[in-house]
Amino acid sequence: MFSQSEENYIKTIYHLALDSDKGISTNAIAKQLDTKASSVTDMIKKLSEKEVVVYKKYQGVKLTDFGRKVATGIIRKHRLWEVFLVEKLNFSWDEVHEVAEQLEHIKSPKLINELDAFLGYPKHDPHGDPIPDEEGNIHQIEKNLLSVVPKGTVGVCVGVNDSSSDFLKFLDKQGIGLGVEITIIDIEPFDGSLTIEINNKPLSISNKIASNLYIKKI
Amino acid sequence: MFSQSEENYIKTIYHLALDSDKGISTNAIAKQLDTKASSVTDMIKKLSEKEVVVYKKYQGVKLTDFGRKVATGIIRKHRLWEVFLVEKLNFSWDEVHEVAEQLEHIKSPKLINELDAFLGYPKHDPHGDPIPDEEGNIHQIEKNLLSVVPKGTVGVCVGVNDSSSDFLKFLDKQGIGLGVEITIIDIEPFDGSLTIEINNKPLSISNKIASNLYIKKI
DNA sequence: ATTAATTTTTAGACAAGACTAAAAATTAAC
DNA sequence: GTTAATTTTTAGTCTTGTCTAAAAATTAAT
Repeated sequence: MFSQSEENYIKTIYHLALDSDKGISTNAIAKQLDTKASSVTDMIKKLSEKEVVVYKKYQGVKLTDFGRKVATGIIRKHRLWEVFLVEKLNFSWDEVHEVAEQLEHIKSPKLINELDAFLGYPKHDPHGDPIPDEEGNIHQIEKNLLSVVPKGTVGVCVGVNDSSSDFLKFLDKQGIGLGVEITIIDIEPFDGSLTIEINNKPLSISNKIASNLYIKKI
Repeated sequence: MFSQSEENYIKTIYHLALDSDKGISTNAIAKQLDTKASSVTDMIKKLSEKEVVVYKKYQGVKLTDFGRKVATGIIRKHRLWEVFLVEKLNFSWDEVHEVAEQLEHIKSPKLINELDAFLGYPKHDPHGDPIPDEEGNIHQIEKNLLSVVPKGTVGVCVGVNDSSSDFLKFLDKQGIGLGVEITIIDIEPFDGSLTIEINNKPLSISNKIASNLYIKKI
């Protein structure tokens, strides 16, 4: 069994490892968890002894297969709870994260599997992120950042890269949400900003916005 | 804000105070929480500083109004989660306690109030215990232990005094559950055991069983 | 290829919450 | 009303997880 603190480290290492197959640096973990590098070193040593990570001094850290399994278990719980909060308890997608951060640490296999069934075995959380199955398998759908597809592309919004409340509220305000159809009308070479069409209305968005929105081409 | 440990102490003191208006002894708390008296003394000092309890050395401890409010808040959460587990996630009434012990510490007013609404504002948990409202008010219904009512009494089961898994499984086996009608056929003077009628069938139960079952007379 | 900057680790400290063992206070017993 | 038994508190230690400050290792710069 892992403490909440250990679980938070494991989850963070997992997320950081998604975009790099090098070892994850102490500083990167510290920054993400808003803690000090020395604390990270301490925890890494413990996780290493528990065979959750492989650790060589000054070389960063990598999850073991076991560690990855633990991480996907936590993420599965987090995302299922997010679905529950949105679908059943009227939370909006910018409100779920904090609460799910707490709920993800509840220990009960029966609870989470029953919750999964109760929710109808959802495949994605409210931000479009895939929900791992019991074995830790994750079915990634094909998706592209709005900022990398060419002019004329038509797609549906299937996810966000940034789940911050500010960004999600902005999307709400503009009528952008999962499942909404988006057409790229024009791309401005000067600053990379886009003109897109949503709900038959044109909308101008910055490159930063576009690089945090995933679409699936149709 | 209170830590999980603090919350467990507060809840325990509240429960112990229900059957005695004297101060709650250090030892009683230690026994209930399966910890050592010295640990209790330490925690009591802290809770005293936080004005959750009133504490005088060697005189036991009492909750303040504020402390009672905190306690009912925790109990409200515990019982609402129990309802959720039984009604929505197919838990049986002997399986809910452990998980609810974890869930009761989740901090989110919105979560608990939405859960309340989602469950249809239940008044009682799966063991028949009343669910405090947001202000901490508890509506106690009139109920009597099966062991104290006279021969010939007819009532419906409305609660249990012991929520242990063993006891609840026994009740399941005998077809006894909340809402079931019970008639007292006979009381044996020798050992206080009872013959009762349930679902039109006679059943003999010990005094110990009877003193853990609440009925409401009809 | 040394020096400088950065990153990482060590060493030592601290707070929370628990424990053991012993001292102090209270209650019970005769 | 002393003595004995019990309860409660104190004093000191331990673990977990954190921190600061300083040392060590690595990486970058000229």
